[in-house]
Amino acid sequence: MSSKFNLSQFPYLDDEDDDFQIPLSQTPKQTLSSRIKPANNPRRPSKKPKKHNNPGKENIDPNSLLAHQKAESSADDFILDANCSLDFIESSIDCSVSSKVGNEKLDSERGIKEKLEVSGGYLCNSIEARLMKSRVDYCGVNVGNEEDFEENSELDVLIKLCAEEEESEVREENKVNCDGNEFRFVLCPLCGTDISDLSEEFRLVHTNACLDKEENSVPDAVLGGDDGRPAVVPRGLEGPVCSPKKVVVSPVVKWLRNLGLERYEEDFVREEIDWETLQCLTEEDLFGIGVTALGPRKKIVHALGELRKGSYRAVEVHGDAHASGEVGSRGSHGAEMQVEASKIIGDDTSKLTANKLITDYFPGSVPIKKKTCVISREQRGAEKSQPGYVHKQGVKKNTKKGKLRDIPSWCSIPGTPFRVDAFKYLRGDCSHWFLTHFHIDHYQGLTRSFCHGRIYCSLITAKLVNLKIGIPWDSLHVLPLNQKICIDGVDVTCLDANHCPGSIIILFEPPNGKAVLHTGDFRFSEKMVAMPVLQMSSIHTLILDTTYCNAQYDFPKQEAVIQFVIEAIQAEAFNPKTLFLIGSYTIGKERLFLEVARVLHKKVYVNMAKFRLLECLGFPEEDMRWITLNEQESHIHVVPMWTLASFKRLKHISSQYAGRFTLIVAFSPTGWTCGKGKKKSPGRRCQQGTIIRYEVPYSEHCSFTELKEFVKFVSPEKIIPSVNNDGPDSANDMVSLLLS
DNA sequence: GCGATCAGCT
DNA sequence: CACAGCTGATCGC
Repeated sequence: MSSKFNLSQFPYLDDEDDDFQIPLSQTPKQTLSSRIKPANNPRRPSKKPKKHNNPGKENIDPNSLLAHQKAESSADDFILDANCSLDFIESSIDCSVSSKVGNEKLDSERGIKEKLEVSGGYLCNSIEARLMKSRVDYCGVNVGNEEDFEENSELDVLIKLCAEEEESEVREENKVNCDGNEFRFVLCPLCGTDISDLSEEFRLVHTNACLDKEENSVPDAVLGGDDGRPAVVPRGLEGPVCSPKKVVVSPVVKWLRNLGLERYEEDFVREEIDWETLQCLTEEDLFGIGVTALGPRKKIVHALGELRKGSYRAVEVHGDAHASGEVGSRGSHGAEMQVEASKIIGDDTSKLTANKLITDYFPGSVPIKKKTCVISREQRGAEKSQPGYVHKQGVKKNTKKGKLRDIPSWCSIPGTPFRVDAFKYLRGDCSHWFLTHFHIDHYQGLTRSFCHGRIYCSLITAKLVNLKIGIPWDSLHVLPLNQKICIDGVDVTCLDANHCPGSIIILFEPPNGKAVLHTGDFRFSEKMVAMPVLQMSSIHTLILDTTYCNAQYDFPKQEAVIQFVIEAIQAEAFNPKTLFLIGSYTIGKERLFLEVARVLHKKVYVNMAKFRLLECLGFPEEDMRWITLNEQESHIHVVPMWTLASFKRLKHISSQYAGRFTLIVAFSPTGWTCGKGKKKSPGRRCQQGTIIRYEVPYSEHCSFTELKEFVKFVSPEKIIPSVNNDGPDSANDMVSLLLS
């Protein structure tokens, strides 16, 4: 009997009628780049057909791209798919041109170009980038297309400036080659090479390679540079007479042909495998590229082994020549990369390290880029405050090769080698990983196979990490509360974050004297005001949970909401056959149902999984006695939040309990209840037949008012928002709002 | 078969 | 809007 009514066995899922949908792309802590560019991991080629047209290159029909480039109406279609990123383009352009006062640098042509590069950095691998670039290009080439742009608009001015340099040359070529037909010249916006004869896809390949070249000084192997070296053009795509420039077979393609594997040429070109990358490919990479047949794959692996031995020797031999500037057309950076890459692989040529990623072999991908990056961490933080900011460095490489994502500034603690809630961005250059609390969006990426050093967290979080993920205790370092400890030369103090059980805010005091307070997710409480650490310390940087950083989110205190729920239960309980459901996360919202139980002297039912979790949370016995595993014993049940999201599911639950209960009253506790147009109230009642749902603004994040109070209390020199909404709620606006 | 990861969805 | 997270598909081992 009891098992029949076990809530955990309910078929809650019923997907036929979706009440509402939230695209994953809107989750707050994702970077803009990940929103518009689905990860394209060459090791795991996506086989599943996509429902929506993501604006990533793999989902764009190359045949439709030309239409996009030519017709404004098509561009509108595109905007529907990626309006947020286009917003950013527009806004960044606006910024660059309109902020003339007090910003001479941006006034200069160089300044504008730099600004374009910012959007180029963010957009360099996106369809938008190419469209924008192409639009710039067309503007220079086809006068008739200028009507697409508002005369004398800032955008227009910008585009003209950028196109000016190449314009005369372009016009000349255009005249020669356009013989009255509708033939339209397409030049690479970066190198100016005629790419009219390439398919759309290969135009993208070419332009991308140029972008790579600009960003990373990638060797010319795939570009066809001014030195006359070959461009990568697959067989059969060599241009006709009218494009005499640099159309030769690339070394990679030649090499494939020598192996008798020309059928994979296109795959290699599509994946932009240049000579350097080729030598770093693992068998997995090859599979991802499209060499799925075992025979050819082994053949390539073997040939690569030989190639590496040869190139390592060659590089060593060339070492001196390099120093004297005789490395040939490859360029010094390319040679360095080859040395490094070869050394890495040369250490163990026989073993193709299966777990290594292509990017791991590029020394430039992480440490070198850090060195060469002119933007300091602080500047990056400031830039991040710009709407739609995405790291300029390495965006393309990282996403293209599929693995290493840029670390958002809210994950790194300035002045320390520490990362916070950054398990999505695991890499070998860090061995101190802090976890503020056990919610999926903070520990995402943390798995049993974690091997990047030590995880620092509260005792409760450590228990959960051990229980739910299986991380051994050896890797876990429990941080005491309210007690300063020293980790790797940095003083670290943890305080209760008042978010969910085990959640902490962390104060880092590095040797440079610039204290950083990372709030994780938190809700400001009066107790924090009394904490000596916060009173004494002067905080330089505040990394702030800005989930509800908008004046519309001004919900009541938790106590008021709890009181509301208690009264609502009392009011609805006139019917003895009423089942009360209270939504809860894996951890979180415990205070609500425990307080309800305590005040009403009613036990609340949780399933076994939830009970095991509660046992980890360290609640006192007097609280735990209100919990029961026997659902017959209780008419107040704790259920996952998502089961309360739709009335359809609630109806399903209702039908399961048809004999025992005639009325369902559900409480959905979330701060989003206090959204637009909804007045500050402790709850909202919705009813459909015998199902009532209360949406109550019980939040475990700060309200807007509390955020402002907290910022005033801490009065930091700098704020880095950890939740970065786009558009009008940009990080920049957030900070302004908070300081106003 | 299991763990990891991702897209899609609520 | 999107808290936090469930489900199913896919892939590697």
